[in-house]
Amino acid sequence: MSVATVSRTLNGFDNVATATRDRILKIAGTLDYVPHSSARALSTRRTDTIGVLLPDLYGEFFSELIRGIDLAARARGLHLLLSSSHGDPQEAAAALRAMRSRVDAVILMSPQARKNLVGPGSVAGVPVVLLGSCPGSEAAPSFVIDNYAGAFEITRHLLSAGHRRIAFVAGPQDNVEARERLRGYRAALSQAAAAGAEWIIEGGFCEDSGRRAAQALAGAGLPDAIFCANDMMAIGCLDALREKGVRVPEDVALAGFDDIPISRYVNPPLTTAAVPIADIARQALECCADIIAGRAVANRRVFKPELVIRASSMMHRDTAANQFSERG
Amino acid sequence: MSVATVSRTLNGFDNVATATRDRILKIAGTLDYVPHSSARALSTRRTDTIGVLLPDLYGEFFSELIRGIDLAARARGLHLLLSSSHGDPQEAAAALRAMRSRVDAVILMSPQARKNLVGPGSVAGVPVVLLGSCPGSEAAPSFVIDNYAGAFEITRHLLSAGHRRIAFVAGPQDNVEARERLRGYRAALSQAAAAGAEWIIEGGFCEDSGRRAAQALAGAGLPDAIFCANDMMAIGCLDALREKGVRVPEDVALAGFDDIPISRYVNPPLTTAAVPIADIARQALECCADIIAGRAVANRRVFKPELVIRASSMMHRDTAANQFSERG
DNA sequence: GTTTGTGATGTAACCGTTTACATCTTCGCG
DNA sequence: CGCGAAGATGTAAACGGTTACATCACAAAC
Repeated sequence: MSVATVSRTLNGFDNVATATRDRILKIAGTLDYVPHSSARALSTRRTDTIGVLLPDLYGEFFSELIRGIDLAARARGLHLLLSSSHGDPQEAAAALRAMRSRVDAVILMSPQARKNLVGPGSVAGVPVVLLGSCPGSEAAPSFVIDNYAGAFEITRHLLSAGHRRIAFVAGPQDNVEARERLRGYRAALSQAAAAGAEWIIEGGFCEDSGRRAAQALAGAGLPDAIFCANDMMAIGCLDALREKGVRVPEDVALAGFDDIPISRYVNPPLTTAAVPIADIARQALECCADIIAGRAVANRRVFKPELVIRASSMMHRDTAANQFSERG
Repeated sequence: MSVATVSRTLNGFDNVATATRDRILKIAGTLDYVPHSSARALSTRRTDTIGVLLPDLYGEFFSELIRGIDLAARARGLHLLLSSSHGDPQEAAAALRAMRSRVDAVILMSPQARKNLVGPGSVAGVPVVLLGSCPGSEAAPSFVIDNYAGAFEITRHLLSAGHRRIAFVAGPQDNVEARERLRGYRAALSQAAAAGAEWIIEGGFCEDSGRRAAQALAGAGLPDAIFCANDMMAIGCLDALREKGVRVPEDVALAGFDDIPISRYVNPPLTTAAVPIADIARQALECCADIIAGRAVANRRVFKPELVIRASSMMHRDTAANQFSERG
């Protein structure tokens, strides 16, 4: 038998005699033979691998993202090349370059990018699908969250619960998603003719910045409600408030953003804008698969977060009622 | 210039004239040239990639694991090929086979394995480093947690806090780490001459099984303390107890295992056996790097969890005192 | 002015597949 | 019985690097 016949057999071509095929498959089985993927990739220019470039890996948000991508990749027989910690766009570009010949497409999340990372003549050299906004790279198909709408709704919810002084714990200033959430908060306030009541505290999307925000707020006279730009900060906030003896929601209401899995398990459960993280991730991977297969793909898909009201933002009288019923 | 000279330049050999080298580097720069990794891999038999095989990706435990691996891989210029959801050993073997020619080494976590996945003549065909115990694959270097000791200490801590009836919410029965934790619980009870007091509830390492355990326990008359085989179950448990109006730790003490990041942020903060997840992950990756480089590596490294006592298991009188001071 | 050694560069084989094309069988049919 | 088509198989050229070895230029030593 020649290499060509073996190759044809293993790739499922139908122009191989049944007897020959059986013999080859049997031998391949006993030898535990697996084709060398680099050689195959060199020849076919396909790696059956998708690159995943994330800004960070800390916390449940990214965990869910990866989980969603992995599930979809397994279903399609694709491998995943993971790389993270690409805070600045420079690093993201370098990582993209390094991935170029190792993957068939890349899922990129780079909310801090400024220069063009995709498109012709760019650094990618391979199809890119964007997860979230990526300033400067509007050319690629993207799966974005409507951060503005989500933040707007959360803020409106807090306002309609009777809270007037609503503090906003912002995300990193160079992060476009964080800026959009801030914009949504502001818009809701100004619509409620409460624009003057803006109360913004800097944060960094991690638990610790939530803690610090809460400590600052507790020292400066509490607002009616605190809206953190993501759930991790809200969880840090909640913890610091508990330490200070401030009750949520009785003394101050609290809301986050993302609806990471843990948010329903904290005490009190967290009101938040739910983002279908794993589902978006799955769709992004499937988009990659479509591009590789040469199928047409949607240019941009926007996901509107869903307002999830839990105990952390309950109106004071509701909460009081609950307290009585629990105690009675 | 010939391909050989270019290759030598790009690989940093010193037998290239300075003038030639500069010219090549300049041209490579303007062309944004990156060597084709498959071609290089085919020739050198190195991929500069480490495979990571995990049983699952859900929750902060795996998130931390991946984060630790990624950090170390970046530091060493290695890529990461990620694959998960290999519950049964069959699947893990298939994934291992598929990775064979794509990676230089594999970090494998397969607590449910039974057959030999590593060593000569096995399915791997590539060096394997084990994360946690992997029944049947004792030949490979491994980084294991002393689950027995951790569970023993947690149980002893609960006993010494005055709790007699301690329920244990177990992990999956086919998971060797979970079985070791159960064994530690039992040993501590029997050492305290409380062997008859064994109270075991089945669980599955996820939040939901923690919830169900709590519901079952609340219905059946509460124990003094609940020890969950991991933090995720403890968090689910905590949430269900709160719903039932059961106070922790006043009505029942609670402890988990792992010390995932979120555990210090739940209310009350969770007593647990701290496992340095990210650090173990880092060491596992560095072990891979050492193997690839031909350096000698330790055969087996055991990490003993550290008992972290937080409010969820405080002794009743301590808790009461805290309550007074907080309220007063 | 040869010889010899050394450093720079070029040549070509090799890594393990895929695949276009050539070849060889076999069979049906005029 | 010979011919063409179709089907099975083989041959060899890519794919894009690395690297052992050959070659070449040049300077130092004799």
